[in-house]
Amino acid sequence: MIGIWEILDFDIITSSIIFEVNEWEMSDLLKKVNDISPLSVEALEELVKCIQTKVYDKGILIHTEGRVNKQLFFVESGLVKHFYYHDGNQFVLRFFEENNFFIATDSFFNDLPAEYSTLALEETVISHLEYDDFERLCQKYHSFESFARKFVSIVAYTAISNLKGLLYLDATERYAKFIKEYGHLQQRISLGDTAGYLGISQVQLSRIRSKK
Amino acid sequence: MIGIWEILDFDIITSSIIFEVNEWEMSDLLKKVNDISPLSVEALEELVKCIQTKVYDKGILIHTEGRVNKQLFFVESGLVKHFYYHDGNQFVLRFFEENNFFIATDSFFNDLPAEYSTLALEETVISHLEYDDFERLCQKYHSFESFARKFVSIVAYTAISNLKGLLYLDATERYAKFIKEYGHLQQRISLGDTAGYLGISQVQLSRIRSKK
DNA sequence: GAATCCTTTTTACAAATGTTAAAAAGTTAT
DNA sequence: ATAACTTTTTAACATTTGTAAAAAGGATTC
Repeated sequence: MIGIWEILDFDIITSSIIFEVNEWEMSDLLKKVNDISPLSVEALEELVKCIQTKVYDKGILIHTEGRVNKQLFFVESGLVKHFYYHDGNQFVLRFFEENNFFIATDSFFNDLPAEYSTLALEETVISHLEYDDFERLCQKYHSFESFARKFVSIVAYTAISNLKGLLYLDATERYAKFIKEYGHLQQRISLGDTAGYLGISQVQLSRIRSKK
Repeated sequence: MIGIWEILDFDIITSSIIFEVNEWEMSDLLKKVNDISPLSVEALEELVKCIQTKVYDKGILIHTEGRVNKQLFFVESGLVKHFYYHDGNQFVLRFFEENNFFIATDSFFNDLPAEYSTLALEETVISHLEYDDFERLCQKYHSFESFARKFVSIVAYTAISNLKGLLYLDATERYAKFIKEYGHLQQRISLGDTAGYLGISQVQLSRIRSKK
């Protein structure tokens, strides 16, 4: 994974390392983009130049609730969660493991302060593309605009799919759904975070687990 | 509203009337499109030619769960709900009143059978654009592709915003949020549908209402 | 106006979930 | 290995919500 990157610089603020992709080899990010919607060679080459990569230690915030963040993120390796607080309780919107894109939805689309934070649950390597580059690529390359629309469609589709589960499933059913969808991550996600994702208390989740 | 449309044909299957927009006057739909992202004159003119409009009586399904529907709908007047059944209970995903777009998300984006139905809660006038036209307009006109991406962004943003509410709010808080967001529709939405939207029983909603 | 149908409220009881606190189990650091 | 710390489980009790059934209220039809 790290092999195709070359260390370039240190970002002191987040204590993380910045890499630059080698242009002669296709990264996981580019493969994923191509998978969603194939890019022209020109678009691909220009995209590569815009991508920056950092390493985030476990427990480090990638972006923060209340602040505008207009970056398209891609998890190269590791695991992150979208979360926020309400009445002192932490709620988890989603997890993103390696090979997934994520954004601060409100910020990326509407220039609004992010409604949730994103935190690295493990040491996590994340590439990102600035919105201005994203927008420029959209306008310059038809194939990239196509990718953009499909990417956003996936975001919308996933959100609505999750919405349905929350509406009609009880906690036990939601847990079963969680195991089905995130089963491969079960060992990497704490009980507290799982409860936060399910929208129930840690105690209730413990009860559900022991019932089986 | 009806003044700018001209009766053209009868669609026997849905017992509804088909109209065609007059090209010399801008409909609410076009105003809304322009509001989301301004179109070029050419795109606007071609879009107009693709739009068809129907009247749905109260209680009529606009599209049905389990069937693929690849149309972009716009509510000219009236009110509809997205809903589906789970264990015999009806759940409501969202309401759309006049001047709003809606789609069967799974179908429109992924060619999958719709995961919910849409029903007219009142006599409702709906315009629609076929996906193939939508796609063609995207590829032909940059301004339309821009609109498409922004439209999808709004869908994604709204879905995630709703998701948050369902995760952390209890029924009483959700009802307060409902009143805030859909207050102007309160008289037009039944208690049963409101309960279905909040994900609680009709009885519980009645209790919450009487508590005040 | 009576009858009918549909919606909303109320009642009583059962089940699910939250809260708080303590105990148990597992991790990490020294 | 021990101590300190974190995560998970268990217990007891309060609150919320669901279910089923009946009552009340509104609207529509004849």
